[in-house]
Amino acid sequence: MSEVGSTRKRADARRNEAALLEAAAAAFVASGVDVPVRDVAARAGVGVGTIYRHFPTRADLVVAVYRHQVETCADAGPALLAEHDSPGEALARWLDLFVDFLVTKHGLAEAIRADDPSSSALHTYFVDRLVPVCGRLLDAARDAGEVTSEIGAYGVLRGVGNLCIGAGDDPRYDARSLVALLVAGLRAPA
Amino acid sequence: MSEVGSTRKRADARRNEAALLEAAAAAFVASGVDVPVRDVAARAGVGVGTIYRHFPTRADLVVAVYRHQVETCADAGPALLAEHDSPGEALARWLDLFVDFLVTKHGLAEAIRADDPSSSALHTYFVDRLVPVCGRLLDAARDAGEVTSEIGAYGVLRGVGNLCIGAGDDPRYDARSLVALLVAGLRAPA
DNA sequence: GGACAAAACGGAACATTGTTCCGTATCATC
DNA sequence: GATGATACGGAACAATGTTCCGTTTTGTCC
Repeated sequence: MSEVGSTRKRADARRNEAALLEAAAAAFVASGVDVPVRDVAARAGVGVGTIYRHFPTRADLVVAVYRHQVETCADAGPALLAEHDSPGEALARWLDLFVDFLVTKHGLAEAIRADDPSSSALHTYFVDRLVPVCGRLLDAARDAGEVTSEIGAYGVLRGVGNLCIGAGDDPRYDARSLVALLVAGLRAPA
Repeated sequence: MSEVGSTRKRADARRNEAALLEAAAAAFVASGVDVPVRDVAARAGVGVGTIYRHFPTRADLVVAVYRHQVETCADAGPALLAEHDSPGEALARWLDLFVDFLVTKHGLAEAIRADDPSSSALHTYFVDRLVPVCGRLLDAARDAGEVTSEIGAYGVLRGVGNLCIGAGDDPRYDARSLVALLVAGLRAPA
């Protein structure tokens, strides 16, 4: 039965998983990442049990929906470093990408916070995938003398992520401006 | 019956309100600001209904518990401005006070976010009380040429507040360092 | 094509938490 | 001490993440 590689799931299971990912993506756009699980299930035309069989936790569903975009963001790091003479500039651009990603996903910045135990899978995924990338950019900028702060990649990423919380809910709050200030602080002479 | 001013509540009501404030303060220290209302009620030896009669919403209880410290912080603004030659320095010190306040109150930074409709009373109180203070410091720093960014007081306050989210839960994350970078960015030359 | 076991499904049910409701107890006044 | 107003306690409700289990679907083997 031509089960290629690890593809030996039942047909309905594969179908439902795809439907769920699509429904979740749509629901996240329409109602934010914190849309109730029941709503996603209804949208996909499945029961909640089916969601939990495919994604053990709400956070795992979120990871699955955004995995591709996170990978794209991660891959952009080395590319930016290569195409910019100034590593500090590359870092700034990369953080802009990260911010763009977060502020356009209603509620995602809130969800990746470390302190919420229910979304630890989400937090872990973001950290594991992006901290190394940020670290390489930060190190390069430091080697070039463009950053003197001792702060680590985790701190920078988490700080930028935190600044994106609530962006889009409040016209008085512009996360991009604040991240720009933070980056200015990073690049400022000691 | 010598009802002085607005003091015409029943004796047990006054007693319970005081007990609740004390219990809530203790519970917030022990379990964070997001401790369940039931736990606070149990600690105070009252039913949940009693909490809701005194504080219409969870957020109102939090406001009541921290009102005094918020006032102290607000009052420190003009004082710092008076005792420092550099308004930029006064602003930096005042933001340090704000950060110290937030990071020592487990979960408070999360709770004052704007996007959570359930805590809008909390958000509103912080904003109403502190944004004007921050605005005066920021304006003074701008007049002295120490800040060139166009950012508003609300943005600064909210940004700093956001940076404090999750501080204390994670030894890898140091909110103070990030706020220092943000302030450095504010004070950096255009 | 039909029988059978494994896999997957649906949704009721459970736990947690903020909030509301109302019958009961307490207090202040006469 | 009676009485009406005030306040209380906690059961009950709504929302939401998660678990459980009886039922259905699928793939395989004869």
